[in-house]
Amino acid sequence: MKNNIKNLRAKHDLTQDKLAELLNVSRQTIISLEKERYNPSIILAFELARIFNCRIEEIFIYQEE
Amino acid sequence: MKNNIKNLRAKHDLTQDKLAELLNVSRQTIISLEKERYNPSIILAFELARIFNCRIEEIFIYQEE
DNA sequence: CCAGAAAGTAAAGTAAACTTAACTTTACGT
DNA sequence: ACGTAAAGTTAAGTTTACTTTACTTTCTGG
Repeated sequence: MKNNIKNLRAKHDLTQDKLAELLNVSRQTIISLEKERYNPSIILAFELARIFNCRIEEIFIYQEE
Repeated sequence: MKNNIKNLRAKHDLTQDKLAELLNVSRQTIISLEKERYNPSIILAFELARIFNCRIEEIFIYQEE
């Protein structure tokens, strides 16, 4: 699962810290998501879509393996 | 998080067992999702959208609390 | 160059998603 | 009424998302 959180975050002029705060998650979570160390829960995905004002599919690129 | 997996599954004429098989998850997972006992991973959400041939937002209704 | 902010790493712990298994209940055709 | 398929329950175990803390590295402005 690829994502472009880092780009979107930059576009919205947010630090990892600020984004974490908006999402009510830890900064660690943002770092790990950006580094694609794990996949978000669907709730986090929805929240990200809300904050970035776009669709989940625009943030996360699902490639079936 | 609400979802209409049960309806969509019926529409596609699938048993819980068959859907579980298509998704490579256990039947328990389908039951629990339909009963909204927990939320799916984003991967499962994508897979469901693929199988039901619709958008994630058409399956899962996110209500921020 | 250096201070501070932002980004990253590592590790140990908690919470929630998902599995496995064994059993019960409901719906439905014969 | 009975058999069987589908749906549901419970519980214990594994995996993975997410937290917390403490520390290091990179980036940027003065």
